[in-house]
Amino acid sequence: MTERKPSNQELRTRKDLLRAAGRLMKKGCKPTMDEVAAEAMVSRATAYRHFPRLDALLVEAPIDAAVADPVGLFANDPSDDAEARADRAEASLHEVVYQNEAQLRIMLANSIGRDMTDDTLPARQNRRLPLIEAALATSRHRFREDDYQRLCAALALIFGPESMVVFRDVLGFDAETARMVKSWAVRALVRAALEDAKSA
Amino acid sequence: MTERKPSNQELRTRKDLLRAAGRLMKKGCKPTMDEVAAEAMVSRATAYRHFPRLDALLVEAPIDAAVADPVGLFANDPSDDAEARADRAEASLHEVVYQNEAQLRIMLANSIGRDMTDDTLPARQNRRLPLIEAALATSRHRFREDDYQRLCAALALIFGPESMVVFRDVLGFDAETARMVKSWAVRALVRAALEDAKSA
DNA sequence: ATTTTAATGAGACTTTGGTCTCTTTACAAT
DNA sequence: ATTGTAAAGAGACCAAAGTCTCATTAAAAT
Repeated sequence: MTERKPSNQELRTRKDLLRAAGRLMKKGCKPTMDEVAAEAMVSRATAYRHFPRLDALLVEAPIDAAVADPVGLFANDPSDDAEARADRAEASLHEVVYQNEAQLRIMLANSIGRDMTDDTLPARQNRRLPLIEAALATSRHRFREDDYQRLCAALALIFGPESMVVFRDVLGFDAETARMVKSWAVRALVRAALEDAKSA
Repeated sequence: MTERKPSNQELRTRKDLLRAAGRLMKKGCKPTMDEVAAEAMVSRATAYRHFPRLDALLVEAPIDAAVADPVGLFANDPSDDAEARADRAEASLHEVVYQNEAQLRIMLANSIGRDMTDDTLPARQNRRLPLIEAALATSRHRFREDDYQRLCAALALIFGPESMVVFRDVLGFDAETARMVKSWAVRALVRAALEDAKSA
């Protein structure tokens, strides 16, 4: 237990660095540690003290567009139409992803390319599973537990920024076309999982 | 038309560089240009002459595991069970992807993170669509054209190395679990597309 | 108010990606 | 065999990532 409560000052500069990085990444190109430090009005050495690698900074940099809040999105929606809710969740994440394409690409590239034998880097944060689970919450009782887990995993392939990369770089689709395909796929998968439950 | 036939010498050193890069990447970590040049027994300057950026070299580096050949895989299989064929195609690509995980991660990171306003880098090559189309070839007549295109796009989300990244980095799944989820999802999507055709 | 401690600032230093120039070698045509 | 041309080699050079040390400032404790 070597836990130590970080001082206010530490938290403040840490936050400043993250916000600075986010601001610079919105402009579309990978910022330099010097640039981030300058933008945060902080010495370069200090930046490295808080984030030993530039990657760590970029991965944690906040998406300042309001990220879809799983709780908020379905707060006043007691519906149990799993298909519609999952689709709506995807639509909401879709917006965030395509609004922050440049920033997310940088994040993705840095987290994918990390040396796999190196566990000093922070794991990727996972915003999509809470969202998926919130969407399926009102109808979870209709799934077998295994089917539910499998469905969540399959939906995770569709929900994140990785699908944007496939659509844009591999297929050459624009955001709207991508959204249509995803909408269809999400509904098809939810329906299939429900079918599985019935026929079991 | 400033096309110029490259000399034998050029082709030889180019090939040597690519093979050297592939050899080094199999060891799992991104090689430096010096290392590649040394491995290819070539001067660093020469390496840069053939590949102006290290990225370009790594992206083009060959996956020496036999890449799933769409034609070969279904050469002696006249079956028109779209579900089974799509699943089998995915299984085959799954093997290649997980066998070459390290190398593919480097490739992916480099192609994702490229500056989008920069078109000097080679576009991503697309191995998955031919594979998907070969799988669906014998049953293509059962789909409406729009449904077919949509299905191919949806399957492309599941087939490539991007899904490996989601499974490993986001969900923490191993290769076998990933394969099971993908198998289910692929079959569910194909089935859904066929249903759409029937109810139209 | 003074002392102690932890965070910051400043800057030297190393490695790697990438560019550039100049020289040397290999190839091909005659 | 000689000569013109294009590729390869050698090395200087710059920018950015990352590490280190030491001085300076701000916060906290007494």
